[in-house]
Amino acid sequence: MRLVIAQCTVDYAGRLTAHLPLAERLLILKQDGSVLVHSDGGSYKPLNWMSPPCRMEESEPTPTQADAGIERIWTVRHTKTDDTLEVSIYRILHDSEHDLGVDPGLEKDGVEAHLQKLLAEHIEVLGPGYSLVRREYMTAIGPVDILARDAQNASVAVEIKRRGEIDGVEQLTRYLELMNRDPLLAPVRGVFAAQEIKPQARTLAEDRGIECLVVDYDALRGMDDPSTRLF
Amino acid sequence: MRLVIAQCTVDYAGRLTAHLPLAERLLILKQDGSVLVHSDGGSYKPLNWMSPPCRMEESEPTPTQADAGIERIWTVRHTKTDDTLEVSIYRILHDSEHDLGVDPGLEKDGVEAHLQKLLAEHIEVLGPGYSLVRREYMTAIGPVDILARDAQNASVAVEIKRRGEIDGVEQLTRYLELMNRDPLLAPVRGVFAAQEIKPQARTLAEDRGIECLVVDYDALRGMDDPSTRLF
DNA sequence: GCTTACATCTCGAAT
DNA sequence: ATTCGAGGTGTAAGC
Repeated sequence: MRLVIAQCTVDYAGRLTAHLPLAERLLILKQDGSVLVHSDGGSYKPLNWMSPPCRMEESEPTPTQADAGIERIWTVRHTKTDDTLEVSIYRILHDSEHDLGVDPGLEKDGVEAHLQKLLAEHIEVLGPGYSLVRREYMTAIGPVDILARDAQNASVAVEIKRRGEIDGVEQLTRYLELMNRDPLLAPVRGVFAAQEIKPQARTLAEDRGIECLVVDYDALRGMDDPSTRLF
Repeated sequence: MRLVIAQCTVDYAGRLTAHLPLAERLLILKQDGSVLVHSDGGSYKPLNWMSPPCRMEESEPTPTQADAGIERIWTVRHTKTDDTLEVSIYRILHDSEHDLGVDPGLEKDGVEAHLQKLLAEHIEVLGPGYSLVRREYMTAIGPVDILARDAQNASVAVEIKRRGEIDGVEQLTRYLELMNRDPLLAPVRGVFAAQEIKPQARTLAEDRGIECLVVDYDALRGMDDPSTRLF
């Protein structure tokens, strides 16, 4: 990894064209050829970048460019598409090389899959007398997160999101429409479950007769079998 | 901006929990308090990070941590949520500070807004005899990208995407449903326009009687008034 | 300030 | 390889 702090302009041409005016920025050149252009603010997204697979070529400026104060040109070309990133360097303020080795990678926990598993294990939070039919119930247009039956033995399709937004309601609506054509299942009610449900999504869901359920991840986790807990 | 190359482990706790095992990584500390943890590969997304607004505190390790080889601890806390990023530093290989100043920001061209403008200016690509009613035609649930009339003076609602996917078809469907209740507009046909239309989106659109139109950004740009062109 | 929709989205899993 | 859904999405525009 090479770290360069430089006064530069940047031009990108590919899926769109973009330009960065002259300023001091951090340029990161990774082992795989990728380049990141960062400013001293914003979030984790670089101002501009080139994703691998790509290759960087360093070249001397033309006389015209040199007259404009450009010291050198970096041309980064994507290997498969013809995306190009051109960095015109006016002044280098820092330049260092570091050998980091391969990273062992990130270990995650707590995303939608876990929420689905927890809700399936504690299907009673949907209401008294509910029973689980199965998780990832397959339909022609994709798997429904959870299929259950209520106390009256009627089918209930549950769509689970971390954040409940409008597209989740649309998804559940498509499933319900399809499942309600199946005489073995119909009538199927819908439950839209999420840790947080946006007002627009709630309105759309209730307008379509879909029940909204806000689930508490920590509370569900607390209902785990005591034998699996630490204390 | 502070750049640190260090042997470290990282733990994040917030909307999910995540852990990075011991390895050498680049740590970027920006002026606004945000922290980025990068490996020497992958794309522009850091392995782990903390977005602003947040604050970093450097502290000494506990005796137990010191025995494990930890030199110091960085605790980064989000100001609004209780998200926490903890970096345990075992060895610092590089540490430098740089004053970059505020970045003037990125100038873009070629995104959806531009595509919409171009299509509105060349509404004839929809078919002979088409005329533009207006861009961003407002409805109760949001603006339709383009409202036009065909050769028979019937209303046509156009939804434009750079990449046409299923949620774009859903969006247009909601607009059409609403607009077709308006006797001044009905009947309204739908056109789903994009530089690229995914097969699933095309299937869904055509199933709902929505016409799919693949638009060529460069060709539209080439149809510009000759006076604005270079040659 | 909050909500909505776009993004050079990125990333991973399933097909 | 392609497609599809999720994201600690980020980000800018609209209200």
